[in-house]
Amino acid sequence: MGKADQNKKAKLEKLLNTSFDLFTSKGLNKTSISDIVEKAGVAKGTFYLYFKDKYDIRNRLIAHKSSQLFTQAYDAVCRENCEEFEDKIVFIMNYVLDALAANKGLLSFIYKDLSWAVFKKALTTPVNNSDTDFLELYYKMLDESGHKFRDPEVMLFISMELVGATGYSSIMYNDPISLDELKPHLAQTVKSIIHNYIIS
Amino acid sequence: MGKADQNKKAKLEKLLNTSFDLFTSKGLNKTSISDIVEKAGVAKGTFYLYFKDKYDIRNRLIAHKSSQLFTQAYDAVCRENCEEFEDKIVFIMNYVLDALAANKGLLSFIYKDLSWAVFKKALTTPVNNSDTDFLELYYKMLDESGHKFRDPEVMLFISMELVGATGYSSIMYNDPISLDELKPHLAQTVKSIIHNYIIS
Amino acid sequence: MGKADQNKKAKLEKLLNTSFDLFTSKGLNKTSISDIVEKAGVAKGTFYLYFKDKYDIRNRLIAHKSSQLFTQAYDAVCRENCEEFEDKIVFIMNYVLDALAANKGLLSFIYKDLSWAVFKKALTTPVNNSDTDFLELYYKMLDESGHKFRDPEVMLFISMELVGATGYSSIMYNDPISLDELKPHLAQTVKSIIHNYIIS
Amino acid sequence: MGKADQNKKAKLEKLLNTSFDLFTSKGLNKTSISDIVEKAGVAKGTFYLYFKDKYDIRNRLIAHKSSQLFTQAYDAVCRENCEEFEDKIVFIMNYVLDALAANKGLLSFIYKDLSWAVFKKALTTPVNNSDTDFLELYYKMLDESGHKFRDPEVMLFISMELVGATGYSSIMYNDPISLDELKPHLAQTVKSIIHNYIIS
DNA sequence: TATGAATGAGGGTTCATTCAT
DNA sequence: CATGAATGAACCCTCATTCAT
Repeated sequence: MGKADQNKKAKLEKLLNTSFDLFTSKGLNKTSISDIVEKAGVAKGTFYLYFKDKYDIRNRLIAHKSSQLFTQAYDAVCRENCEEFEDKIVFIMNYVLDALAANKGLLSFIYKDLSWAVFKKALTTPVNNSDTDFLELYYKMLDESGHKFRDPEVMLFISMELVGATGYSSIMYNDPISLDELKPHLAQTVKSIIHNYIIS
Repeated sequence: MGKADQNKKAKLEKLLNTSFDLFTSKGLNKTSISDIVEKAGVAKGTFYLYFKDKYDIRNRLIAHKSSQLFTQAYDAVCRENCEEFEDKIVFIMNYVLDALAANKGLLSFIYKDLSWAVFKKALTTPVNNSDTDFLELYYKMLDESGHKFRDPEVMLFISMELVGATGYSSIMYNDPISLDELKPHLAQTVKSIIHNYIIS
Repeated sequence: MGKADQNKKAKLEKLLNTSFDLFTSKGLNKTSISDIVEKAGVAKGTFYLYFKDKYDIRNRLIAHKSSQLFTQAYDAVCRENCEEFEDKIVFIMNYVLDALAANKGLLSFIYKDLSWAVFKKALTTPVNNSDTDFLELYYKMLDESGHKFRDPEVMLFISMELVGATGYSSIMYNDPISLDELKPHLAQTVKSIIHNYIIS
Repeated sequence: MGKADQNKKAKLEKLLNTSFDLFTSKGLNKTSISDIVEKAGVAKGTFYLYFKDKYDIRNRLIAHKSSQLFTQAYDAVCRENCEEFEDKIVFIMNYVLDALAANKGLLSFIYKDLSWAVFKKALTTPVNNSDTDFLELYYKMLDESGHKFRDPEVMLFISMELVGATGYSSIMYNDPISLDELKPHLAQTVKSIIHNYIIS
């Protein structure tokens, strides 16, 4: 890789990191491209060499960051050595919720305008080489569970949306209950959902 | 009520109706105050006599429109004469989902930036005199169910967020499944949730 | 007329005059809206209250200025008391050419991107009340000439384009001959054209 | 010619052709250097090895294309074997008008910002070796006509500007008359002009 | 109350030109 | 010779908000 290519990659990284910082601290709407390039220390035109607009860079970041988060959660659950499938899912859920609670900026950034479509795309089409496909890991866990499931993807969809929506409210507004209060409720609900989908 | 007061009320109504039309058709971000006043046929300054800014008028509308929607759903469930509590809840859920599916503009308007906090406020502090307090109706249904429930408000919260989040994805993007496919999944899941909260 | 209306009219006038000055001195392309508003002493937004864009203000100016020029030429020819129709036309032609030679900025402003369509519109649909319809004056001169003409509008078209195009080259570049050298050539040519259209 | 030289020449040709395509289709102002180099498949910097800027390449193209057009017209008139000088001129005029009508992009490209100065330079200083000097051909036709003319260059100037200006309006806007309607008017007018310059 | 002209900061975007490779 | 990433000034335009009438 030549000097130019290195420089190019550095600029791209800088823009991505700076954008992420600003999006998670100020929010997407209040972050202007001027803000980004100023903080990144590049010229305005440079931004447009790498991204179509603000929403382009956002989508790339959402994909990357969600993938990263879920992969971390999966890695953690592997180290935990939970036996049961439902315990694994609850563990991952709690892991993700704790991570988002620790980084509210990330939460509001990932959550806003986020549809299952985008989310799934993020989790299945990793941006970086280092990113892994979370859906594959999910199917692996299903396989290892010893159970058969009907509509496993719908089960995941319902669980994720449930956790996402309630977690958002608890973390951001502590309303109607705090995250710590919410967790047992969610654990129970998610387990119920899973049971509904087991083919006995 | 004098002529001046009537005129004043008429202007307010016009602004609210016009805003709602524009928010649900063009979206909040793409609707400017200029758009609103032009379509409403009032002067720009007049807007500021009634509202602080765009977000002020939006909040009032969300409160009013959600309250209206849930009250309609409740009225419908009363006419249906469902016996079981859980059937009533499922009916209301389906009613609301159908109404939102029929008016995607309303859905995206109500849903965006909508937290449980705003939602609850909307449902419990009616704007108009005609609006009723949905939470009261909920407690009434609980009473009539013949069961005892623990944490009934959390139960409502979890159910609503679940239905809202998954419904949004299905209605707006048909992804991962259509609304009609989603409904039975939701019915079953909501029933499971309710069972979890019954004190036997 | 209230104070506000006076102010409004003054702003419009200032913008028109300033734009004309800049267009004729720097040219259309090199004049930015920023230049205009800065020199006019109004805010940028104000420009957009009165004009759609740069080309809107240009079209209004072209119409007004050409109308003005031709009306002046006509007034002058009346004071001259030429007898013959063709002498009147040659007089008007020379008058206009001299005016444009004295104001090259005006020439390049009026001439560039100017089609007969725009020109005719300018001459027949006066912007100001004070402006008169040159085409009417032309027909009046035809009437008074004592001759009958075939296709009088084509005759005007051909003559005008001829004078405009050759005059532009002579005035702006002195090439291939100076304006003073050009005039007798044009006089003779225009008279030939007129003779071609007289129905004997 | 070495391989390097061939490559160099190929790049130059590609840039000229691409520019011409873009200028005649999108117009000069809307064509950026980025557009040109992208479509030509060369690097941005390469453009500046061959041309000073957009206007440099435009001028070279105008010269080349006008020369080409007039030479073609002359070749055609030779094949026609018209006898009279004025018939030859009218033929050339019609030939050029038809060619421009068939390629409006070329017309607006050649016509805009085109002065007699540029035009004459184009016709007398051929860019390519293949290009011929149209003014020479003109004098040859004068010689062969059997007449003597005063100010033959002014005669050409006046005729060309007349045909150019009226033709532009007819071809581009069909206003005030179509090209086909215009042609007989121009033929008669041009013949009158020629007669004015014959020394009897 | 009601008006709507005026504001001007700030937004996104383009593009000719340079220069290290 | 050729590249193309980087520049950054300059552009047009929007819009929430104010305030004299």
